[in-house]
Amino acid sequence: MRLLGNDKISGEAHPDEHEFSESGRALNRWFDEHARDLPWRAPEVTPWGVLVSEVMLQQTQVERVRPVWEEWIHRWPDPSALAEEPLAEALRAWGRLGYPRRAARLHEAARVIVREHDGRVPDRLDALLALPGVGAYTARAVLAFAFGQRSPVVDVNVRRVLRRVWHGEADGPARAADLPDALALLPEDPDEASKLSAALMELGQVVCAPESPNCDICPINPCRWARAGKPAAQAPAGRRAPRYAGSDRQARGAILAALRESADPLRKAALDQAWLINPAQRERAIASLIDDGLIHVDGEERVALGPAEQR
DNA sequence: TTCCGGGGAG
DNA sequence: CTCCCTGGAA
Repeated sequence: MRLLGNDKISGEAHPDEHEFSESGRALNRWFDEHARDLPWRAPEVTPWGVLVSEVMLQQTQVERVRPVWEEWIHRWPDPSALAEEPLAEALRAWGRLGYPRRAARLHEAARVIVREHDGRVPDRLDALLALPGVGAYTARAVLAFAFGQRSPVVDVNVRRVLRRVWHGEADGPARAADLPDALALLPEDPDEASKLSAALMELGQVVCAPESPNCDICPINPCRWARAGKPAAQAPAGRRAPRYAGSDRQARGAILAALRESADPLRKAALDQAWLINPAQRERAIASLIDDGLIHVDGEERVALGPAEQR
């Protein structure tokens, strides 16, 4: 049952197919019992609901996404509903999720879906990848979680699980082989395969954490990584992440927040109060927000949410 | 490679 | 304080 701990495969570069199906089944059984009750996993959720959840979850924790997703889906239950809305409304509803360009891309994606796909989220990889804001991860996640396809889904969590459980090594930078590795791991049956994709993510989030993983409750313990002594990942050499406090990003966030909370466009003098720390930085932030199409200056020299031309 | 938010855990 | 989180695009 715990074939990843089986001695007969130790030393091989890759586990054989038999081991795969066994550990995969164990993982799916674990998922059946322990999967978190997330709203976008409910059976009645549409592919649109899944797409919205995946975009919101990019670099954003589950518990922060949950309430915003609920509001979006209630308000815009299908792509055409969002497509008919001005971007400003989508930005307001985005709230403090962060990376507001995601809201703009999702809004544009809704319009592309209406225009080119008859209002339905496409179920083909190339068509999904062509949507704004949809990359290699999100496209395959939609195929797996919205359409139940056998689709390799590799985010940072799955990558870590693959490195540890599959290769018996520490996590490391993304490799070209990650996607083929993930695909090889999936069983042929689409239902089991898509479930395993979700289970791998769940395991990485809840159990196989970057630091201090909870191996005691892991359904495939001991895995190769555990037997290898749980080697630690190398610290990403290079310089540390820039501070957020006082950054241009924080300035953008403050300006956008002021506009979200105002029913009407704001004069520049009013916006000054949104970021008093550094006027030059404030102007830089405003310019970059305009450049991103998230705000514009209207005919009365006031700053407003959304792009200059609405529809 | 770098930029892009924001919150929360440690 | 630092680090991490279901990435995407230029």
